Amino acid sequence: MIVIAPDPVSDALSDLIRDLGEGARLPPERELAERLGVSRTALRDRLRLLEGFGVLRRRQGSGTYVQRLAPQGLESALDLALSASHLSIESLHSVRVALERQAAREAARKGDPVAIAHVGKALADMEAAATAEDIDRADFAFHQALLHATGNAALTFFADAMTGVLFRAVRQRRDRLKTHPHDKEVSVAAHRPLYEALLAGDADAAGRASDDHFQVWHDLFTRPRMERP
Amino acid sequence: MIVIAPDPVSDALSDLIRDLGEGARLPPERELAERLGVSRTALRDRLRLLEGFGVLRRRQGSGTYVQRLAPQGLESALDLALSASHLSIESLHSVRVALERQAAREAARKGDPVAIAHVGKALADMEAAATAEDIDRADFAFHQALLHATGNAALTFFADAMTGVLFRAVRQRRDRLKTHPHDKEVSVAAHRPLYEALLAGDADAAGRASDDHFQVWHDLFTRPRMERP
DNA sequence: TCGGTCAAGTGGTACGACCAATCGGCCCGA
DNA sequence: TCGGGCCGATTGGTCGTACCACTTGACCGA
Repeated sequence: MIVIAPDPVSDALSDLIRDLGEGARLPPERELAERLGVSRTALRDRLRLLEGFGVLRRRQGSGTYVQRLAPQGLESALDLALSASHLSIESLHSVRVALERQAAREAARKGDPVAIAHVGKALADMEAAATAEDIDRADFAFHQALLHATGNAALTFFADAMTGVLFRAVRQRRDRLKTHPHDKEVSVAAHRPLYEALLAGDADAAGRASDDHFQVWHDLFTRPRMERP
Repeated sequence: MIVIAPDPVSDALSDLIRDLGEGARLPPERELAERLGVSRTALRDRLRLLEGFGVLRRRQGSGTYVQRLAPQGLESALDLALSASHLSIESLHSVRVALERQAAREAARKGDPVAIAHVGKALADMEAAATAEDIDRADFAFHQALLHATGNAALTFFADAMTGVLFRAVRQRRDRLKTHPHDKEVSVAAHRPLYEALLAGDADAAGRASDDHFQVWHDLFTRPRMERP
């Protein structure tokens, strides 16, 4: 079971984390370092990695705890890669489209009424929005609710990591272009078919609605110089 | 531009990496630590994070270099999360299905003849395979080639990170069940339509072929107790 | 010209000390 | 008896120094 690094200390830590399970507290660094026969410096080095990945959480004065995989680390890495031009917004967006379609399909198939109601709530908020910022917020909540309606941890993890990055990047690009494709009517019309497909439990329709919904953004990427009349 | 951590040192490092660009070498740790007004210990702590994410590469005796975002770190984290039961194979597989479909669509739309030829080469290798291991290898190569045929860095990054994890997990489960759904004819038949769709440049057909292709795996997950006659 | 050798430079580890946040128990007062 | 505040032990965070392991390139000699 080789994990994290081809390194005895990392391997031992991985096993320990597996055995302890979520929420558990690790032994103090000083003790653990001695047990693994390594200095505290080297141990902390490995712990830092695991913390970065979102597997561990360290709290000064309290201890080190095992937590669910958190997307913050990945989000930061993507953010950096994006601004260093290793990744393009377009390619990230493409991944998001793929994940959202899958989420729409799974949410429709699962058909959890409570979770779908949260999606509906976000849509209602969008209709009632007064400012562009309100629309953005409701948009964000809509997709968040959709993801959680799948009950799929991996899907949620990846999508969460990308959502923040893309929202920032898109807003930035939108501002630069001084364009505002976010009319309320357009947004609501883009999201409603997806919600209705969820209600109907129609996975295929949900997938199509998700793809259609992204056409709005697509224009923003492929025709960045487009201006409004 | 807040990146990696709400921390002055990390922020400074992020800016530095952005400015230097891919392939560049960072100043020595001792010098950089002094410049940032922090101890080498604290600096190394941040560097370790960035290395884990695959943004940096450190080589003892040589230096620290900026590299393209590498998926190894994410792969390790997923591996750990999987074996710690935070993520299920099923949910990871679902993400992979979504990404592969998107990759198939983009590869078909792009229609790069050279890259598609590599896909065909993998298919030919699969037909010529003599052992189950050969089939696995060709299978792996097929999907690798498909991903690179998209020219989409983000898609490749995510898919790469998951492919290794899933291959290991699936092989493990397959061994445990003592089942071998990987008959050569079945594998080839599953992959050929996708290749043909790429040749035809038909994105929709490629997407459908990708989805169909995963039906084989689907049985492995949903009916794990299935036995062969 | 080729080859090895060696020294400087760089990341990796170790140790010891101290700082900062947390947590829990003890003590005091109401 | 109960409540609250104080204080000290615990634990993660940082620092400085020394040394080790590896790489690189220049130098020297055959």
